[in-house]
Amino acid sequence: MDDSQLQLSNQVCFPIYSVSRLITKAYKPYLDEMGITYPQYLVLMVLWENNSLTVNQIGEQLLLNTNTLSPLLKRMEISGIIARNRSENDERSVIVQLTEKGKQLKVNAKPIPEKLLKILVNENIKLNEVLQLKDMLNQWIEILTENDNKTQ
Amino acid sequence: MDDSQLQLSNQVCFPIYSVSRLITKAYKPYLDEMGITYPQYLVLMVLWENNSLTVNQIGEQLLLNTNTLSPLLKRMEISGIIARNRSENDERSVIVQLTEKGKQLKVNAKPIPEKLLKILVNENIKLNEVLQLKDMLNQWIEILTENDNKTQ
DNA sequence: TACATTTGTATCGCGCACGACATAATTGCG
DNA sequence: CGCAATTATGTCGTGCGCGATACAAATGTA
Repeated sequence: MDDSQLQLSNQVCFPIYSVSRLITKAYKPYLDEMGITYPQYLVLMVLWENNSLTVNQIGEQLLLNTNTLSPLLKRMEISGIIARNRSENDERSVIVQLTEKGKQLKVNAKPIPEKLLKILVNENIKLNEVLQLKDMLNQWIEILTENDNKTQ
Repeated sequence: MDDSQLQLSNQVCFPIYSVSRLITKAYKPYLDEMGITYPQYLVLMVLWENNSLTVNQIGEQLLLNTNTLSPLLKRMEISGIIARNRSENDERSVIVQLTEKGKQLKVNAKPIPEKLLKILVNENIKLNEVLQLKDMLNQWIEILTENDNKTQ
C-alpha cells in the first residue's frame, strides 16, 4: 500500500465532515422558516412516520444518545412542536408525541427534499451515483456502529 | 419524479450526517492518546504540510470560519502544540506555527490513516469505490460551497 | 422477599459550528 | 491626503454531540 493510499482515509473522512456541515447549512434557510434546526428536522421526520415514540426509540433511529436528545427534545417541547409524557406502563420511559403544530410542520417540510436534491444532483452528479453513495454510506454506518460497540 | 426519489435527499443527507459523527468517534481513541480532537487533527494535518499559515489560510483549507477557528486555535496554543503571533507585515493577520511538540505529533499520527482505512475498506466496500466516493464528495463540496456563497 | 443488575432518562462539562456583531489594520478611491 | 470600504481576527450566544456520571424504575436472581 503506497503513501497516497495511506492518506486516503483522510482524503475521504475530511470531505464527509465538510459535506455534512455544508448540507446542514444548505437546509438552514428552509428550516429557519419553520423555526427548527437540522437535528430537530430529523426528529420530526421520525415522528411524522411514527406518531408516538420513546426517547430511546428516536435515538435508535437517529443514532443519538439521550445526552444529546434530552436537551434537544426539551427545546422542541418549549417551541410547542412536541409533547413529552412519562409512560404509564414503565415510569422510566418518556413518550414523545407530535403536537398539532408539529403535525402541521409536515406540510411546510414537504417541498424541502426536492429542493435539496436539485442542489445535489446536476450534470456532473447523476441520480444513480447518489443511490450508490447512499448504499455505501449505509454500509459504513453498519461497520462503524459495530466498531463503536466493540470499542466501548 | 416519484415520492421515493423526493425522499432521496433525506436518505443521503442523514447517512452523511451519521457517518461523519461515527468517523469522528472512530478517530477518537487514537486522537485521545495524542491529546487532540478531530478538528484539531485537521488543523495539524494542514500545518504539517505548511509550517506557517494565517488563521484565514487554515480556514480556507478546512472550510471553517474564524469564529470556529479562533477559539480552537487558542485551545491548541494552550496545550502547547502551536504558536500564534501577529504578522509584522500586516498587523491584522495572525501567523500560526507548529511548536516542537506539534511537529512531534506527526510521528504519532502516522499510523492513524491506515487504521481508519482498515475499518472502512473490507470485503463489501472496495478501495475503488472509496476513491469514487471521494471524487463525488469533492464535487459536492464545490456545489455546496457555491450554493452557500450565493445564499449569503 | 432482599438485593444486585439492568434499563431509561437526565444533568454536567467541554469542544465544536456558526450567525451576528465588534474592532483594528489596511486598502482603495475621489 | 481624507475617508469610506474591505480585510483579518476575535467575542458572544445558542445549539448540538458526547463522555462521565447520577438516579429512579424495573428486572433478575438467590
